[in-house]
Amino acid sequence: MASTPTKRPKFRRRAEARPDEVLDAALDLFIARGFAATRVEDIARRAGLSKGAVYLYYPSKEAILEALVQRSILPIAEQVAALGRLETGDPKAALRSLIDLIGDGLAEPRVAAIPKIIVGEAGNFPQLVESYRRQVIERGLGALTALIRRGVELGQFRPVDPELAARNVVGPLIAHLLLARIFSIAPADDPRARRFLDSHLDILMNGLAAEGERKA
Amino acid sequence: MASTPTKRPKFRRRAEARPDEVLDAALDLFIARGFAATRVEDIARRAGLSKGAVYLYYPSKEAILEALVQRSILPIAEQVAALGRLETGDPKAALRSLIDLIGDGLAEPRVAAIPKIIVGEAGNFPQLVESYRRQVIERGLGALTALIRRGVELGQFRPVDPELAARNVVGPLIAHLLLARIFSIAPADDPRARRFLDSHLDILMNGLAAEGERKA
Amino acid sequence: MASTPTKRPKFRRRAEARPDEVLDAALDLFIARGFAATRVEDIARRAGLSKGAVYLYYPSKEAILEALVQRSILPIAEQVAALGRLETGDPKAALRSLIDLIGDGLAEPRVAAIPKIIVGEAGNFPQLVESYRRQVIERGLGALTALIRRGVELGQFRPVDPELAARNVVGPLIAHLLLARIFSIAPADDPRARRFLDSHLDILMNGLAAEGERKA
Amino acid sequence: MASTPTKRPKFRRRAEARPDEVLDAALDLFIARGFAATRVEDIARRAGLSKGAVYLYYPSKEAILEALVQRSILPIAEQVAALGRLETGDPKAALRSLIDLIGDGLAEPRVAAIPKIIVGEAGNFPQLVESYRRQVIERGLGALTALIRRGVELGQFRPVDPELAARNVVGPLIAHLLLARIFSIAPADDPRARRFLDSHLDILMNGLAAEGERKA
DNA sequence: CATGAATGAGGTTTCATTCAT
DNA sequence: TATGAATGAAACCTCATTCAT
Repeated sequence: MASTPTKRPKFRRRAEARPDEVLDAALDLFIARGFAATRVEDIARRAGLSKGAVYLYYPSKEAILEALVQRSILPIAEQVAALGRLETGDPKAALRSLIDLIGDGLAEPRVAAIPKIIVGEAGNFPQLVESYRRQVIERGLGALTALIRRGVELGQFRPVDPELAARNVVGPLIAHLLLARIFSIAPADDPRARRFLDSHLDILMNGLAAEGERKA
Repeated sequence: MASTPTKRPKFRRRAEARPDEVLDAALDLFIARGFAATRVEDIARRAGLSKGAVYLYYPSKEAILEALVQRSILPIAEQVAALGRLETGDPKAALRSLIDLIGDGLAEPRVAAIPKIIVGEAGNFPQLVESYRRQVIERGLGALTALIRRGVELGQFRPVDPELAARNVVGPLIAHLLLARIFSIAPADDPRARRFLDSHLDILMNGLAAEGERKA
Repeated sequence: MASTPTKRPKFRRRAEARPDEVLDAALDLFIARGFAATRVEDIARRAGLSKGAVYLYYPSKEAILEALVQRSILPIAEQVAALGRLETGDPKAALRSLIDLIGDGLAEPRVAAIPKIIVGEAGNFPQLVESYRRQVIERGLGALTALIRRGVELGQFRPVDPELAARNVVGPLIAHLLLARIFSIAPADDPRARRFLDSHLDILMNGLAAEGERKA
Repeated sequence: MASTPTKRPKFRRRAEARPDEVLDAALDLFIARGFAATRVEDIARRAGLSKGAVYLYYPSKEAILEALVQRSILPIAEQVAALGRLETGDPKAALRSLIDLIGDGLAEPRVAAIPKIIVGEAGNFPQLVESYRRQVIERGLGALTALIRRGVELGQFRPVDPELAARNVVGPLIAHLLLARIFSIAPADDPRARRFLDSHLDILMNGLAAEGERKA
């Protein structure tokens, strides 16, 4: 592509990456303007092809959204698998790594943006919400709940309700994700993002820890 | 319905409530389908008047959205004023009342829905975001931060960063608000909503409290 | 309309005739260019309204075609009823009036054009064909067959197969209808149209009539 | 299929039949869906080649239609020539053979479909209609008219108007052709198709025949 | 010769907004 | 005030045609 300095070829053949490029472009625009306010032609232009070409890869605008969500679910599923492995170790350490893990994931804009889009389009595409709920939310919260339950059973955590506590753990992270950018609470690469995670961990650990387990 | 002329008169002269009814209708639909996917005609029908009449009260669809956000800001401003008053009391008790207050506010669907809409339309209406940020987010977080700072200064809270801790306080509440309904995590009138607040308070208080201040 | 010499009003309210005007315009264009090659905008312009207004009356282009066919079926149903009444009289006279009747009907361009359109779109809209077949073709041929059968039974006609003979009766009329205009075989108001009917009747009567019944 | 290299070789060098295969495919689809609703890609697929390859043989979709009509005109021209030869014989026998001939021709779907297509596209391609009219309709009707005129002059037929009578002769055949399949009046391989021709001949001969010439 | 990815004009349909009544 | 028919600017999507390979 960049290797032909002569001129930009009108036709580019068999670019295997095309479908992904379309999704990337669509993601940027869906984030910026929402699904309904994004025109297919804009997606096309940003992906570097024509309006019609988009339809070679996806049969409709809605299909683009669906593919987008599916694509984002895959890496998360892997993270959830990783979560499973964490369960066997020390709950406290596991929780710490977990929050780091989520923090890193949510820092990835291409992954983090999806929930925001789903929140906006929930009413129009219920099946999207449902598949995200089943594959991400439920599995993620499930793993986290199990982890906390073990901590309670081992006496490392106070006798909290694991299900509800799990929401207290991820809540600030998700809220930060959804709102930080929008309300300019913190820019993406703010060093305070790191400090926010630390603060969260600090309060959480102290709030969960059983009497004798507390750090000074 | 039309047979009971008392309750809902067909001709209502100078119905002062009309603009508000339009906003109510718009709110319901914006939540359900998003701003772009909601037709002015639908708003009109739901508000019980004609398409044209909507334009007697609001010059454009966008103006309806703006009025909606403005209307939701007012009661929140009052809550924030109430927050100010709390600052003079015992920080711990104040924090407890505050979370109750927020919990109650967020349980009010007409108020709670606004942030969700703003999240969805942030890209298209930046001035909306900005005004919400200035009048709600900043003031709310500001008051909460001040409250925590006083708790730290008084030695009731551990030496946390008040600004960041404030986010830890509201984060789960906001996340719950934004996601619970969408992902069917909890139905609107779930008694667990109460227990969720309790759990949050419990962990928070233990996480924030200074050594000697902890409850058993 | 023509009574306001000042200027053509931009908005015309509640013109009850609008839907019919749309059908008239569509009919003209479907005849001239076929269904697929006719743009909704052309229909609108010819009907004297805007593209969007067409959709106030019909939900889709296909619905226009369906309405068109339905509208043309009504008067034909009445003619078929009239056919039923003819059955009680003298078969020969009845056949004569019948051919006149059909001839008149087919001379009405708005009615006669429908079969031509159906022939062209048969593959794309099978349900259209089916409803036309049931309501027009079957009933028409049925009445005609009954009439001929009676003629045979009364000894006025030779012992022909009534079903097949019915096709011999209407065949030339339909062929004339479908082809005459297209192939410029005869202009619409050609006096020869009358003579064509006469010739048809003449040959037919002689071909059907039993020995003794023939005219010189 | 691909495993038998004999029957349908994947690479067929200089396939002279290609253009004809394209026409065959196009004909099938034009009949089924009409010209406008048929995509070039569908024609290509049905003809067993790629979309681009179609354009190696025909410069445009319209050119395919034109070639189709031209191709169908050729054999008909020969039949018309045969008609000319019939003129010298006994008019009655000639008429009988003629109707058989036409009946056979019209039974050939690839030939019979053309008029149906022309009827549908008459408005969009007048030059197509014109060339068909000149080469098929006019010559065919001309020959038939001449044949009937001779019959009248020889006293075998009653003194009918030869031009109009010619239309009475072909009318039912054409009507049958255009409508039978569409309206399921008679399936393609119905044995009654033969009987329909017989009935037509029977009525026609009796209707045309002069007094003394009539069969019992 | 042959392919099929790519283009882009153009068609159907939607909907915010206007305005005669 | 209130109505809702009417407008017209897009938006989505299709498909005839081109052209690099």
